[in-house]
Amino acid sequence: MIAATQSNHPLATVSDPVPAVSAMNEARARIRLAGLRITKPRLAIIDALLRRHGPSSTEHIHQEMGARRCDMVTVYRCLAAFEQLGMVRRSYLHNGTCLYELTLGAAARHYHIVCKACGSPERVDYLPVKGIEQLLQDRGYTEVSHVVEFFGICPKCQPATARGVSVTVPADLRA
Amino acid sequence: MIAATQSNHPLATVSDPVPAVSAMNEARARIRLAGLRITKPRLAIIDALLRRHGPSSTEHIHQEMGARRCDMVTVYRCLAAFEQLGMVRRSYLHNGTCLYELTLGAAARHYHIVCKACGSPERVDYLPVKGIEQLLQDRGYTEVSHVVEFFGICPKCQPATARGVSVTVPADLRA
DNA sequence: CGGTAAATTCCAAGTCTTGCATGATTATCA
DNA sequence: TGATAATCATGCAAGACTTGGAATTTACCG
Repeated sequence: MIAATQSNHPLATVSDPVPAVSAMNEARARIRLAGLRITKPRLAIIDALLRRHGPSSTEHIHQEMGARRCDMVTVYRCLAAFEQLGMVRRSYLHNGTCLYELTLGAAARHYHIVCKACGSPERVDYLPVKGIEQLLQDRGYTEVSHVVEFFGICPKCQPATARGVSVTVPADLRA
Repeated sequence: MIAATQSNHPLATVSDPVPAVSAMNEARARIRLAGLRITKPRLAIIDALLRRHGPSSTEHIHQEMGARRCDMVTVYRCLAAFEQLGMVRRSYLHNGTCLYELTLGAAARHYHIVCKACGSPERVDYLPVKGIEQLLQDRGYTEVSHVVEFFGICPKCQPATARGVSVTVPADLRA
């Protein structure tokens, strides 16, 4: 699929949930447990995600890999694999682009509101979806999952968009 | 954006909300009211959506336009415009592809559960999201909207996927 | 250390998005 | 009502992102 047109969006760095070392060990364990192999690109991708502490674009991950950089195709495939393992969760941007976020530790499910102007995500703690999933299982569905995304114009971007000014993003925040 | 890789998914035809004629008139009025122009491609797209009575893929819409067919680019642009007017709502499939659905008349907001195997959507009536949107507005966000999608394996597809059989879709249901 | 199978890479195709020039629609005016 | 001008919409071409396949490389097990 062509997942979405990509504009690069700056990302807000959010709070730190788990010490990086144990998180990395947990990641290795989960990969191994699933019968997958621990490879340099995979470790580098997890490392990049850990350093960001929040949703990252594929591009950002790729750049963040530095010397251990691998093919873009590998990034996509690894993230897809991680997602199936439940190690990574996707957020969808308003334009269809995706961001990826590690879900290690006992991190509770949370959602994001993404600014339609600058693309920065912010956490939304909110949970009343579990009941619906149960209801759907009662309907006969299995492997039930869901996607919830909120979109809006964040306070910072409001004067700008109101004046019709295009919001430009500092280059160092991109990807 | 590259919205998503596209696999074509069959679509369930759902119930009929509004008489087609008045719906078409309402659509024309809303386009005109927004200061946009009424063109042949736009009318053909709305017509295709009306005939489907449910979420449609861009491909399906394009094929359904028949003699009045226009460029695919136009379909994308028109749907994007309609979405901004609130005349059309997007559903996201599990693979990132989108389906578009008309929201005319007094049609209440509803959601979908999409089968990860065969792609057919089914309605989910469910509403407790309004409170969150209010909360986000109190946080300073404007133009708040949201996306909610549920995914799972529908009852019909379960024996098939359990046996590892790939689910093939009749050609006449495609696009 | 060698063998097996998975993972990565490169190449290619497919889909969606954006820029620019052309064509169509709407409003204005006679 | 009919013609003209302004502006929006469309079509085409180019560009970007994502996915699939085949061959090579790498990780893991004995």
